[in-house]
Amino acid sequence: MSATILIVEDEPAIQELISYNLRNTGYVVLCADTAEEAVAMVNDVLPDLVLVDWMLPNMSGIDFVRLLRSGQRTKPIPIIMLTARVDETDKIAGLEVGADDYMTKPFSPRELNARIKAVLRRRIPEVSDEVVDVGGLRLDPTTHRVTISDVLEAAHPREILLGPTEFRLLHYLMAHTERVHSRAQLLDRVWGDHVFVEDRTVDVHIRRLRKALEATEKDDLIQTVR
Amino acid sequence: MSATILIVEDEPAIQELISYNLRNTGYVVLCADTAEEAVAMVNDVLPDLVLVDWMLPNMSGIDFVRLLRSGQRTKPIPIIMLTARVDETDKIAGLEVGADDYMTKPFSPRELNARIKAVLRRRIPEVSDEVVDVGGLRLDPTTHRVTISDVLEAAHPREILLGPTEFRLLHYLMAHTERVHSRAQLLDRVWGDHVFVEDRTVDVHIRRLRKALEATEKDDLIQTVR
DNA sequence: TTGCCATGTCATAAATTTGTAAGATTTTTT
DNA sequence: AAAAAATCTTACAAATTTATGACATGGCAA
Repeated sequence: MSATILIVEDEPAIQELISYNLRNTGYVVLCADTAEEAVAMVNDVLPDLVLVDWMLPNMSGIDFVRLLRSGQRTKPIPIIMLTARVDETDKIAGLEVGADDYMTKPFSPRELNARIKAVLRRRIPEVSDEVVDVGGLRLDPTTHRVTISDVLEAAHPREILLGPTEFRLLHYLMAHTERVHSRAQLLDRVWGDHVFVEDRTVDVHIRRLRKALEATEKDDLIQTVR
Repeated sequence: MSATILIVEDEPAIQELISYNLRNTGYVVLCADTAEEAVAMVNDVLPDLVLVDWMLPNMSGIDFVRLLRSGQRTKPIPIIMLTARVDETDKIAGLEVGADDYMTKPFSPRELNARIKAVLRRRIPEVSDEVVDVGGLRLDPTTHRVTISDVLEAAHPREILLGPTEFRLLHYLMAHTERVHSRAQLLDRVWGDHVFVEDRTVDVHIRRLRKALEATEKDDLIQTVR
């Protein structure tokens, strides 16, 4: 749960203040005095959020933001800009290059926390909400429901209850039909990249999924390929 | 529920005319003379709807719309564009960048009101003042009351007492039934933007809401989806 | 100021989900 | 046909998530 936050700020006092505060809140904090240094750090470890001062020696904060936004890998990182200025045009420029939020100094730690939390919160959801329908089985991400969509059943769409993981698994499989997925692939795509679980765990979840679908006679939609 | 509407219009006469009218109708109105100013305001308070003039000094209305649409936070805000032109291509351009509706000057206050209402109803049902009725539970935003609307109970409509937050929460849920809302989503939509509260706080309020509804046996209308 | 109400937070209880191990079964190889 | 390899099942304890009650704080009115 502890997100990594990169602070790019040349004034040591402010840097210290912010980092102390964030560490206290439970974040992992990285600090850079210059944009150049920050670039190097980002190259190494991808932070979950970046706080950038507007005014920096050499490369300005805004250039740094532009750089982050142009990179495939760094594009989605949420950014909050910090500035002493209260100039309106700056504010706009900041948001225009792609900062997610903007704070003028001085600010309270409390407010900073609030904005960080809000920004992190909003960044996460990026799932498609489209209904998937395969062979009479329908999955709706919005209502989070799985039902039978056969004509005969249409009047009384039976609902199939699944646990969170089974739901994600089914969603993934339904979004990628007609192909074989290795256990490793499924772990990567459904469980997430850096998880440490046994391969065999996939079997069990597939089993649970099939079991849930048994009642609907749709369990043959999932097949094993050796 | 009195929605907040932001007017971005450089001609003082028109701005005045519109704002007078909307205030009269019961909306909370914010005004900006330029897109730049508007950006600053949006950054501060998230309006429920934005009226933008096409022709603005410096940043054009269309750029402003594009900016709003590109921001995670401002993306869902409904937008109505105002213009003196009647050019079809403009209309298309306006809708293309993401405006929800489009009005050519001069327009009658009556028509403006109608469109605003329509757009609000379509995009954010919970801010329109319409009575919501779900599964025998009725919520009236104007009288700020929640009652049972079952036939049997009709004679003695029992009233359910709720705190302000519970009321807003229930209103939101009733306006968006049949879908799952994450804690983060609820915080954004019910508590408002830029608030700093724990995710878990939502749990507590849901609990209070359910408790209040228990007496009416309608508490099963709110379900948990893991 | 005092008292009350609404709210947010925390600690703890309750409920659900998930990963694993171990044995049963099926498929493939030898 | 037997052995080997892979998959399926089931049971269960650990881990995670949600529900609940209690408490502290802050605003507001009496």
